[in-house]
Parts: sequence; structure tokens; C-alpha cells
Amino acid sequence: MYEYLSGLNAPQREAVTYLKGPLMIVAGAGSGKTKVLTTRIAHLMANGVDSFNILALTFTNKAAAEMKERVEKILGNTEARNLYIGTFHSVFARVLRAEAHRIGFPNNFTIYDTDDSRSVLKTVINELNLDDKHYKPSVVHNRISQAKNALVGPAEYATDYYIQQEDMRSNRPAIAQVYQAYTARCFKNGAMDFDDLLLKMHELLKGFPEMLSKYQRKFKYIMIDEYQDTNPVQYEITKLLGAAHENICVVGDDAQSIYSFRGATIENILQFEKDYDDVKIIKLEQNYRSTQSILNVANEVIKNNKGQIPKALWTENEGGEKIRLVRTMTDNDEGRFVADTIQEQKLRNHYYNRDFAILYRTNAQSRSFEESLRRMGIPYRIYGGVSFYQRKEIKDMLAYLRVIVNTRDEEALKRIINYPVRGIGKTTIEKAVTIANEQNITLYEVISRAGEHGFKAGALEAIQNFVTMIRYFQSMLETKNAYDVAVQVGKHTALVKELFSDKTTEGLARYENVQELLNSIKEWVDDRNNRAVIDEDGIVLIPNPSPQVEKGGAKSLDPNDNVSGSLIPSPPVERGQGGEASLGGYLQQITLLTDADDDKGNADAVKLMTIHAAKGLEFEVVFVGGVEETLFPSALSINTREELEEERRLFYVAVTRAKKRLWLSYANARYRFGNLVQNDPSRFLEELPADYVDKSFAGGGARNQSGVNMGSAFERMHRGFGNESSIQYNDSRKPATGNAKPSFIPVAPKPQAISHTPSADFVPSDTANLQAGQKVEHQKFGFGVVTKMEGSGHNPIATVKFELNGEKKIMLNYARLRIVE
DNA sequence: GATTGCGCGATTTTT
DNA sequence: TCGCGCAATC
Repeated sequence: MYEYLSGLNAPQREAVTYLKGPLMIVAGAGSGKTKVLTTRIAHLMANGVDSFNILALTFTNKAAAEMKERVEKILGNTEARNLYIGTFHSVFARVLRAEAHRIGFPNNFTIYDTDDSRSVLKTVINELNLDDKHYKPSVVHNRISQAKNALVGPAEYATDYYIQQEDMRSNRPAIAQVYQAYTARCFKNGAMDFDDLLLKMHELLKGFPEMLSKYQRKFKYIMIDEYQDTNPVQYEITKLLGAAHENICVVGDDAQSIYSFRGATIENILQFEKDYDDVKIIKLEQNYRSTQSILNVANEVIKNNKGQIPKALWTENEGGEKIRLVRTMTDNDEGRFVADTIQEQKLRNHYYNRDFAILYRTNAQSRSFEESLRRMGIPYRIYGGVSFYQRKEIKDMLAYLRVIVNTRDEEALKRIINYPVRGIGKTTIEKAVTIANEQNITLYEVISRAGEHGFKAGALEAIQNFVTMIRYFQSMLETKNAYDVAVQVGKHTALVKELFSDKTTEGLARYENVQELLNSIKEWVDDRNNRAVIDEDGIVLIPNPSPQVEKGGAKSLDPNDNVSGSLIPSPPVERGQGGEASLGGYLQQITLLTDADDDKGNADAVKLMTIHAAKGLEFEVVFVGGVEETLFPSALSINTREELEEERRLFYVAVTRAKKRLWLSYANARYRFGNLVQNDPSRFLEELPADYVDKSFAGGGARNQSGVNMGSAFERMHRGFGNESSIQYNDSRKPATGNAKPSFIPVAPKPQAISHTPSADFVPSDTANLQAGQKVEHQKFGFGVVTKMEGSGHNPIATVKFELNGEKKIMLNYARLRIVE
């Protein structure tokens, strides 16, 4: 019985089987947290808990997807699809999609991403006659976001003495008004920003007792991952939801709290104990991920933080190699070093590209790594950065879809009203906006009754044509799925045509992007129709619309229904075909999707991401770049102990991502806004325990030790990238044979000259027909005899016994061998 | 209404 | 350095 329990250690098992009442799991890095959570869900279900009554909240869609998958695997049946597993944002968006009308929003509300929010803010700031140079939308947005995450509404914001003092000091006393106006505008637009998804959920539970009890009854068992990163709104919501049954299980690690800038507070973890009468606390302290060396380094560094939950992370894993510290001259050199080392490690230790991760503090650092990897022909994938959905052409297309579903969405409407050009000029739009503001009606309402507002004949006709087109699209919502509607939009708006006729490279790329968007919508629709199981927003779909989804009464083809003239929205209308593959449903989840989520399988590519994005992930080999003062710790985070300790936790997170090997690198100087800026090595490097760190590539700056390694470090940096290089690059290597993906073409290894100097006439042979018994020469390992051939046709591996270096497994796709006889 | 050119700001971290 | 927003111009 309970076969799945057998693979757990004692505390893990205890955590899994402790089902009733409040439970806090303090889970150190790499201690099998996800395993415990997923097994616990399975165990709940095995003990008769209905899958419909389990809620699991995560921080990323990726984590949610992984959890879902693992539960399914353990259970081996389809029950898992009834679980509510997702990010806070996606789960609440889903609930709000059913309930938003209760708080005055349309159920098909738009979700604004950061760009949308800033754009609305800019409009609002200008309307208040404030200078958007001084009231920078991004700055104001951060401030409002902080307020929202702390459950401070516009009214309280305006009257709170300390908040007002802060705004005075930063010389932005009008933020309160902006906040107020922004909130009103979002409401008018029928839109919620990211923070609203939490805030409105809270409002719903707090303001409607029947809602509270409904969702308390629904979510009888609650699990929350990464609890150390919850902010006050999230804390309040989960507290409300869990209050009735107290079956609430939180998992966290105070040492990995890295989201305080988003309002998260470790206090929540400490508070948890006080919130319930008897909280069971279980610590998971055995690390299964990393080597002793890596763990020792991590533990040693985090010791410098004060006030932690006491715990001792240990491992039974092997000692492993020392972690390596590398110093380079510039950020470009750093990039080269890393790309170079990846290449070398692939050969030396037979890693795949996917085994490597390059982590950094800020997204901007990715550039030098990208360049070097590209130059070396190493495939890579960047997580984060500019998302697919942030591209102009994609936003344009999505804006059409948004307007069709929610005409109140003024942001989207303004974006497309005259794009592609249809003769609705700036003056006309300004006039319409003014009317809308004066009469407190939506912009769409103004243009849909343009005849009443005295537009000039030409403009009037253009507007009416536009409205007719939108109505035409809307009429399809009832019968057509998201893809069909999107295709129609593409055809009728000339949007696609315009891009298609643009024959420049960028134009072509844009056209392809739109095509790609359509494909992904198609995929989404098919997914719904065929399986109706996996939901991209991280929630397992309930095959039939869940009971709480209220079907609206009168469905109407008249788009005016949507803009009934008051701010009280029309009754909830579940638009679209069965609600499943509807355009509204599609849009609801698309904003919450990050490009890390549409990961096309496990492509064999080096992964690049910020340390924040790497949380919860693990990699065989990790490079942490830019370990320098002003960068890591960030110059913006060294003013208080709290900030500095968060940076240190971030460092801790970075280090503990590595399973086997870890490099820390820093550059003497890096390019910043075009000029070279000097940086000191990070203070965190001074905290590393010397016994577990190999500093032979770190040099000593002014205190150059004239060691052999020292010299070679610099040589390594500057060798092989100029014309004088003896190293053969892409153009000179033989064409890839039998490997489907051209990006996998290996690059010639840099000669390490450890113990063998290649023959002067070294030319790699075609090893396609290599047989055991043949004598070969390897550039690095020297002469040897093939003792065994294995591996499949497209990935042959030869075992070679070298005279100098012993037996090695050589992947023929990567290594270059000369057949001697 | 589109095109060009100039000046200035940009770098924390994310749902 | 680079990309964006904005003003000037046709």
C-alpha cells in the first residue's frame, strides 16, 4: 500500500502523511520539496479527498505544470485534472472570470500586463496635467503596485501620513491622485492589472460572505509553495480561504526569499505559526541535489545573514569538484570564457547543452553570453527578456481580439482604431476621447454612436466602418472558436496583408510572428476541443464548466449589449463556443503566460536566465556571471541590511541551483552605456570558504600572482578569437552528419595541450565507420585504441583507451579524431 | 499622415 | 551604445 511513500526519507514521509490541520514545511534548497508536495496531493486523494477540493498555489506556471504532471504520473489516472493547480495569478483570474461581475467588473475583463498598465498610467498622468518625465509611468507603477500588494487602496494611500511623506520627499505628491485615477480608469476599461488579480480576489472574499464560504467549501485542502515569497494580499487571501477547515500546508525556505521588491515578506512564514493553534512544523534538511562543495559554499555564505530559521542543510552526495572562481578583463571576455568552458566541458565530461545554465543578476547581462554562444555555434535559449507577446505586431493583433471581447478596453481600442490606417486621425480620436471623458462613457460607446456626436462626414464614415467591422467580429464570438475569429480578424483588418507586403527582413519576421501567434491559438483551441485537460494557465481544466461558472441569461448578438451605458456591467455572459475554446478564454490566460512557459519540450540548449527566474530549478553545471560590486549585490540594494541580505539570499539561490559543477565569474570592467566601467569583485566572494574554491582562474588584479594558471587564464581569454587563431571555427569544420538539428553542430574544441601536442598534420578523419581495434589520435588525449563502439546511429560513442590518459568515452558527433590506422 | 533626425535616458529582480 | 519618443517637415 502507498507504494509512492517508499522513496521518501523520514521527514519527507511525515510531511506527506500529515494531512489534517496547519502544516509548515521548511524545505531547504534541493531537499525534494516538489516531490513532497506532489506526493502529498496524491496521498490526500488516496485517502479519499476529492480532487475537486484541492488547491495548490505556485509562483510560476512552470512549477505548476511540473507539479500537475508529477501528480498525474503518481496517480496514473485522470483524477488529477480536477485539481486546482496554478499560480496565484492564474487561479484567481479563473475564479474572477466566474465572479467578477459581483464587484462591478465584466466577467470577460481584460488583464493588463506591465506595458498596458504603464500605458494607461501615462494617459492618466497626462490627463492630470502632470509631467510624465517626472511622474515616470514605470516609477509610479511600482509605487502603486507596492500599495496594492500591501492592501492599501487609493483612499488609504491618500490619507496615510507616512506614505504621503514619502511621496513628498520624492517630490511626487500627486501619486495618490494618479493612483485614484488609474484605478477608476481600469474599472472603466473593464480591466485588471496583475496586482488586481490578487486584490480583487481579496475584495471578493472579504466583501461577499457567500463567496467566502463557497470557496472555503471548494478548497478544503490548500497547499502553497514558496511561501517565503508571498506578499500581504496573498497571505490574507490564503488565510481567509483556509480559515474554515485549517487544512493548509505551506512550504518555504526563508533562505530563499528573494521577492521583497514585489512586496513579499518573510514575516508571513514566521506569522504562520501564530495564526493557528497548533502548527506542525517539519524540516527537510537533506539535500539531494548538490555536491558537498557546492553545499558547503552555499551554507557558508548564507551564514552571514542574521535571523534565520535554524536549519542544517546536509547531503550524502559526493564531495565533487571545488567551485571555480574566474576573473576576466571585460564582460565580453566573460562571455567568451563561459562559452569556451561549456564547449570544453561538453567534450571532457560528455554533457549536453541542456545541462548548462548561465545565471545573472540582470537581464541586460545576457548580451555578452549570447554573442559568444552564437559565435561558438552553441544553441541556447533565453528565459525572460522581451517576451513574444510584447512584440508590436503581436500586441496589435491581440488588441483587436481584446476589443472584440471587451469593448471597454480603451487601451486596446486606441491602439487599433487607426491601425492599419483607415482615416481616423489624431484629431478625431482626441475628440472622441474628450467626449468619453466628459460624459463618463467608454470610448467605444462614443464611436459606436458616432452619429450623435457631430463628427465630420469623412471621419464619421471611417468610424462607422470600423464599428461595423468590430460588430461583425463580435457576431462570430457565439459560434466560432478563438482561432476562427482570429483568422477572420487577420483577413479583414488587412493587418496580415500589410505585414506580408513588407518585404524587408523585419517585415518578414513580423509576418511570421503573427503567423506563429495564429498557430499557437490554433494549438490552444485544439487542445481544448480534443482533450480539455491541460490548461496553459497552469490549472487543470474541469471538463465541464465548473458549477460556479454562471451562465448569463440573454445572449445577444448585439454588440451594444456590452456597453450598456453605465459602469455597471451587463450580466455575465459566457461568450463563445461552450466557453472552452472561446476567444475570451484564450485572452484570459495569454497575458499570464511568460515565454518561459511555451518551452518547446526539452530542446538541447544552454539556458540563460536571471537568478530570480531560476528559482526552483536545477542544472548539472551552473555559471553565475557578473559577480561584482554594483551588479551583484546591486548598487541599489546595499543601503540597508535588509536589502543586502536579500541579495545574499539571491546569491545563495544561484549557488544552490548547481548539481555537479559551478563557476562564478566576474569582470574587471564591463560596458555600460557604451563606456567601460570598472567594478570590484563582489563582497560575497570574500565570504566563500577557501577550501572549496578553486581560485586559480581568478587572478589577483593588482596583486597578480605569477602562477602558471594565472597566465593561462588570460591566455585563454584572449586566445582563439582573433584572426591569428589556430583554432578552427565553424567555417572549417566538416558538415554535420546525421544530426538533424544544424544548431547542434559542434565547434572544434580549444586545444588544452594538457599532455599531448597534436601531430603537425592532424586532420580529423571521417569517423562514420570507425571500428573497435582501430588506432586513433585525439588532439587533447593523444594516441589510443578504440576498444568499443556503442550508441545509436545518430549519436555514436567510441570508447578509446589512450596511451596517456586512460580510457575515455568519446562522442563522435562532438570530438574530432584522426584515424591513424 | 508619414518620414526623418535629434536628443536623451537606460539597468534590478516578475506575475 | 542603442532605441525610443517627439518635433519638424513635406
